Amino acid sequence: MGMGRPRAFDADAALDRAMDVFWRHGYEGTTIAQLTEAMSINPPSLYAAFGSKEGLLKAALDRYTERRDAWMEKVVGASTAREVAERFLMEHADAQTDPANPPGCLLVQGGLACGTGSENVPFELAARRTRTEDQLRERFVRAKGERDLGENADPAMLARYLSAVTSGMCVMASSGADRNALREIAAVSLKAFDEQAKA
Amino acid sequence: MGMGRPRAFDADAALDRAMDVFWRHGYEGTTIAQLTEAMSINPPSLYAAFGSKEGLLKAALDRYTERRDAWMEKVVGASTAREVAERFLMEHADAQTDPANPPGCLLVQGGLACGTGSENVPFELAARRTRTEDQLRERFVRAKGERDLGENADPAMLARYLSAVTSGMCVMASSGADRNALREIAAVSLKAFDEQAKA
DNA sequence: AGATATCTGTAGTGTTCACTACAGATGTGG
DNA sequence: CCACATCTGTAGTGAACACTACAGATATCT
Repeated sequence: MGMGRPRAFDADAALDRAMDVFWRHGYEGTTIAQLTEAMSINPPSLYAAFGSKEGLLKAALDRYTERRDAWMEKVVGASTAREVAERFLMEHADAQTDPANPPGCLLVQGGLACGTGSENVPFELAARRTRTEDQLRERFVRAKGERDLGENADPAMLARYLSAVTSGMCVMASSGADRNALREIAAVSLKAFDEQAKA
Repeated sequence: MGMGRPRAFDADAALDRAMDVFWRHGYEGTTIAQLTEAMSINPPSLYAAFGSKEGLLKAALDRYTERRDAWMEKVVGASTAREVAERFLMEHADAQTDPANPPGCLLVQGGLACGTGSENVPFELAARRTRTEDQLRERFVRAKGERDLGENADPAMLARYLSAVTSGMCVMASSGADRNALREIAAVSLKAFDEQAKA
């Protein structure tokens, strides 16, 4: 028995195109027509490969998360908690204003509030944002064990603070804030981190 | 000549209902059917009074902005820049987790990215967020003139930082962060503000 | 080469969307 | 009480939506 006609498009390249559309217009603002055009495929190919619009989003998020994990490994690989925070904040400022991507972050632009029937989308995005916060917290727990953070420093709070600031930077970036503006925010936040870290 | 049949519903009360729906589901996630049901009116009444879905959003935002302005007057009415920052951060933490409202802030939940044809919506929301930032900046400019802020303190940067943090808090609130979590973020941010303020 | 399994492109499907035509209701001004 | 202006409720409108039936194309496996 045969194995069928092979797929004529590169699924990963297509996912990158889809990611860009979701990022730019949000989940609900994106139409299948826009996706199929950006991916250069027809609807049946999209549905055969990804199941549904939401399935496509999840596949795109998986790809996004893969890259983000690789990036986070580099970030938490820094030798001190301070340097982790610095890299996290500064590289976020740069990534969110990288002209190669839409402004902001897919995990925020994708949609904080959705309509009936898509309630799962904001939840899915939130879960992936939480993942980043968890990775930071774990790194700070380790730092505390290494006496790299003060006795009274709270790893969970530090991680949550950094997560909040970068989410806020997303909002600013989506309304046109430039790289320098975000870097200034990052710099101020880093000082706050230092204060808390030595507590 | 007569003046016509009077409107049978209270427009302001209806706007409050509409505001809640937009806040909970975002602009694109909200349907006219949901709005008319929440407002307890039929589509023709909605369109006669507000012109379009986008017109209704703007009317709801005007009402939202009115309240926000009153609140901001109270905030910038504090006697010191530090107290302005403290009120701004702490009351944001409380407002965004007030069970009387949907979580977060309408100006963020409403939609950061929208589909083709609704590009104006994120723009409108961003303009109203910027307004808050402007009000803070003006207050800090005054504070600097009063030597309430250090020689090297940058009012625009301080306002932008506070604005970014509260936007980040919105994102956290929308994914279920509780009041204490937001207050902790606010407290850390306030220390950063203090550092910058005395510069 | 033939049978089979899967993909691709065309051309739709039913549903839901924002929005409205129309007729009857209800007020005001004369 | 009558003419008129505006609102209200019913019942739709065309357009856009996510999604798919189907037929032909193209690969693999025997």
